[in-house]
Amino acid sequence: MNCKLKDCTVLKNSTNVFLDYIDRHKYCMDYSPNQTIIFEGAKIDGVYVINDGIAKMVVKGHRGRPLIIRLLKKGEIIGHSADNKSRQPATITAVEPVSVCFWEKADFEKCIHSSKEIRNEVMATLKQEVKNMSDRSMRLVQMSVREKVADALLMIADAYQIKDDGLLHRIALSRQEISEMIGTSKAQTSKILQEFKAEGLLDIRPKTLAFFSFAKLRAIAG
Amino acid sequence: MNCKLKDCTVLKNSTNVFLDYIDRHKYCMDYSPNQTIIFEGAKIDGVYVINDGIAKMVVKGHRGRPLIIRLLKKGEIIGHSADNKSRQPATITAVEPVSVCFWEKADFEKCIHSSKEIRNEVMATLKQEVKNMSDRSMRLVQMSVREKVADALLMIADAYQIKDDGLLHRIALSRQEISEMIGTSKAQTSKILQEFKAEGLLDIRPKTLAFFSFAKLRAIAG
DNA sequence: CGGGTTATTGAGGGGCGTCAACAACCGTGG
DNA sequence: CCACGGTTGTTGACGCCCCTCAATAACCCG
Repeated sequence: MNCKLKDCTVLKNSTNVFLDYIDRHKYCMDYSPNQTIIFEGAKIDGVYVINDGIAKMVVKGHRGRPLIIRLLKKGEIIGHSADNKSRQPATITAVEPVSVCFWEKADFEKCIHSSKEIRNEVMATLKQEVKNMSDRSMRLVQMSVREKVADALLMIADAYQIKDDGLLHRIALSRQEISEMIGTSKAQTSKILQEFKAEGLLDIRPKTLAFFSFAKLRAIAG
Repeated sequence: MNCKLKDCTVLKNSTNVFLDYIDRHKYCMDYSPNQTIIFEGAKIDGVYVINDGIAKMVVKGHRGRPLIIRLLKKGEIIGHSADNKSRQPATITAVEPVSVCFWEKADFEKCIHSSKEIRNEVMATLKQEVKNMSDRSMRLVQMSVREKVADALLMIADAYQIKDDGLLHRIALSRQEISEMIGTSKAQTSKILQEFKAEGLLDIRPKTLAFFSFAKLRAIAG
């Protein structure tokens, strides 16, 4: 597997010296849909960067129900943690076939400590992710299910890099999983998706999705 | 106003040298209920620590509706930010009479940079807060309104340091504000509070609150 | 005591959770 | 190529939860 290091979000501003060092110490791995890359509660052994594909970040939510808090796409970093004591806060599972780059903890920390540039980049990324996540979940608290489905669809479009040009895309993400992004049932999600289809916002069939108007979806999501 | 520095969460592990330094550079201020301490979007001018009282942290949520994301009690730090560019992410307003300690940005940063101890403490506090907030808001996504009211009550009990011993406490927090903690209407909140009262979980009247069983409330909140 | 704010309560209706039956789709093996 | 069971998606029925509105009641302040 050929990792495109420069595509990794955290490394896009790094100098070649560090890219070279990192390059020599990485491992690459592939995961099929439904395979789990990281288990919630596991010891943190290193850092993963998604090289290609889509993964979901799942936590145990209210009364143990699964809750998908993010979709991860190419370039996103996972498995990091500023302190050494904590454990993986979420399960990461492939949705579409995923290839990742992996660095052992020791190597990654060597980079962190040797380059202020990388350290700042990583910290900024962390903070941005946390802010995005809490902004989103805050907003969800006040939204109707219909609004939340629209919101989830925009997240999906972003993760899959789908434009609102009506082009059909294959996605393995199920109704059940969309429901787990917004805390509702798959039946409810299905009904609302059909509404959106009837309103001409999108085309959706099993494993296939196309968008016609992000503007209207955004208006619904608020 | 006499600030009890050692009560501040972020400083509880600091050495006396820094406590002294900080002590000489602080200002103290008082706020009445409904007075705003920090405005969302304002420039970050320094750091505040709640010395006494209760404040609410409010953001503009979905379609501009107010959303109370946290209650702040004695010892909590606000107004900080790791980078200098960002602005206040939330409005802080007193609910009960509040007294705060304030340090100008320059002084606070001097401390941050001179003491690894304080820096780590501040970073750890930040991370913990962020984790608590996102955990909570994640859980809210999957909860019914009844469950969310129970959850909010437990937060209120924590902020006001109320035990479930049936003792009455005066609280200025309104039904409207409780509703804004969980994204519902004040009418709905009122009805559910009356349910809880009928079930013997608590006693609630305008501006007065007592708890009888956290265990049962926690069972409802999940 | 009076006027403004806050809390309670009811009625009505729509959103949405739940269940269940059915349909469509999948990969596998005959 | 078809058969077939398992998974996933769709749809309807039903009922409860909860949103909204509005009227009334309780409370607070000066």
